[in-house]
Amino acid sequence: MDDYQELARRVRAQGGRMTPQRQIVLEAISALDGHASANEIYEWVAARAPAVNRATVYRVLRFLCEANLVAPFATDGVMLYELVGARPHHHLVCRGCGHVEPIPAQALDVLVTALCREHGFQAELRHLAITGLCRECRQ
Amino acid sequence: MDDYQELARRVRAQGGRMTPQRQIVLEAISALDGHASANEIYEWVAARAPAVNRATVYRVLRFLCEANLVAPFATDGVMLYELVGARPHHHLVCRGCGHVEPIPAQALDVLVTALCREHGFQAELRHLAITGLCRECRQ
DNA sequence: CGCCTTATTGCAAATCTTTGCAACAAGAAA
DNA sequence: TTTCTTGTTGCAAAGATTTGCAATAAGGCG
Repeated sequence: MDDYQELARRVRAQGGRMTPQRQIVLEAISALDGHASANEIYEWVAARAPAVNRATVYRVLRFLCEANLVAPFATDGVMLYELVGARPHHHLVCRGCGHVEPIPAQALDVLVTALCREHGFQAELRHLAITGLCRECRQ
Repeated sequence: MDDYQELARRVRAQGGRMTPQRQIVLEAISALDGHASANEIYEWVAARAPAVNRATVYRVLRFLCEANLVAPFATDGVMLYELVGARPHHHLVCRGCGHVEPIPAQALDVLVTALCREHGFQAELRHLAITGLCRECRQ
């Protein structure tokens, strides 16, 4: 987990306030390997701060997404929330073993340029989750 | 909307049965420009067949997705359901005007081969929704 | 440090979505 | 057409997510 002061600064930069609830949600995601579902996050939080309400966790997650401290990405119907790190990236989600492999954003640059050239479309790819089979699960 | 007999045949090919509920859900999606949210579909169905239960609409949608008659794709947190047409494709969703532009699946082949070559990952891209700005909205 | 503004929270109720189970009905076979 | 099997539905209840509102408290200011 990054420095608390730094996170608080980024929250305030968005006109928001840093609260214990927002802090513990960030801690939860960090503790849960950097990415987790809303429910996993709530369970983790509730285990050490039972007073925190479920609705608050959902609202905090939405706020953190809008503040760009956390990024949502959809895998197989379930929405996962991930800490926004230093560099942008996407995900390869294996349908066999469930493993989530991050790949650098520039791996998709070839696609972005192709879309721009052929459709005049300026793609804004953020945390794309691509499902498929990883090397191991392909046997 | 395709021919009812043809749809019924495809449903039975999956070991399923064609029911009035499944038929009207397919009609609803067709009437709603070929893609709609679960709630939009339920509203449309409820307006002409009030006896159809909400739970049934959700179950029918899931069945149709598994039967490959309908494909789900996520845009901006909302799940949309789309009739599966003749050829596979993806979507360019403009964040400016909201326009949804279908593009042929092979437009992403370059990406699929790159992922396979560089990560040994066999991507299964189905109805990807790529957000960004279309030619017009880029001014 | 204490006050003030207003963003944020907790609570409860509203919505959206899923699930268990008994009754129903699609479609194959007689 | 009638019967039979079993996939589907409706209902109700559980679970997931959002929202309105009054009370709380973060953080700027004096």
